[in-house]
Amino acid sequence: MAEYRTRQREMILDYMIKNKDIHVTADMIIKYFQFHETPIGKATVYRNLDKLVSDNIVRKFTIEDGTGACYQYSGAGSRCREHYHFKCTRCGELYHIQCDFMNEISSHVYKEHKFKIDSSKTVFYGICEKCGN
Amino acid sequence: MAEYRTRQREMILDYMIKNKDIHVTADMIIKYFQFHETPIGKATVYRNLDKLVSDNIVRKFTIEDGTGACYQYSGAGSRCREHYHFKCTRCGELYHIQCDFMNEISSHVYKEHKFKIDSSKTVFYGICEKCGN
DNA sequence: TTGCGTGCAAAGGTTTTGCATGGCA
DNA sequence: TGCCATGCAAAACCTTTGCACGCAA
Repeated sequence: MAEYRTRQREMILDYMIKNKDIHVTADMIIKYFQFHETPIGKATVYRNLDKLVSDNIVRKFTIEDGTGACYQYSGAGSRCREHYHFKCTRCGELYHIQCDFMNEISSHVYKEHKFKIDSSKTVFYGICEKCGN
Repeated sequence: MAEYRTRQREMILDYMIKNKDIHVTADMIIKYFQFHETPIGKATVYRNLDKLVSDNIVRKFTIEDGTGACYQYSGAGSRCREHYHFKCTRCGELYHIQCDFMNEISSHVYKEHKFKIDSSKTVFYGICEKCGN
């Protein structure tokens, strides 16, 4: 099954790359193109996101308050493969944290607990500094 | 606003305690009582779960594949307050892991990154030993 | 008796699916 | 031309809400 290169697919991927630092919802994509460029059908957005997720170019989260899924670019050029994400449950801000200690978590858990963490799917929840903790 | 003690509320709490080691969905509760005891209305299940969550007796997760929310008892008698949860994205099994190293994560992140992790809301995703990693 | 809780059905929101049409190769 | 991709609308989910009735205190 060959794969076609369509305008819509390019537009969505471009959008994901441009917004690689935030968590994007399907609705944001739909709304964006509705008002800024040529509208893209809802189904098309979902189908392309699914494909990008299967191809490991985008990863999918479901945020704690459950109001739909979030997507984020994680392909070439993104620096989000090795670090962890922290989401403030109060203000919703997403933080990207990378440090040696955090990197040790994966190896510790793998060695001692035989569990291979997929850091790209894991999000820590809590309260950030701004929101007073 | 006084709070009444109803049969349904007790049934749901009992169910949560009995199943404190797994992630339970609203639908599981509805189905269970539909077939095993007196059925409980959908809305009642959701309303009581919400209340239990506000009261910090149950916590709510949204699992990675996005098919609805999961709930888990975390009140007295549960040992899930201080440790982390690991969910295998292949078999769906939920693991409860507690060890000193993991406990250091919270204090490290708090000290160095000014983020106060809520470990009861955080779930690590990855592949477990059984599923070959 | 008071007023919170329940249950049903309807509404709301997100995501998926069916099907005819459009467009890449 | 062949076949995948798109777009629309409808369907399928999960969850919330409105409202009348039931039941705990």
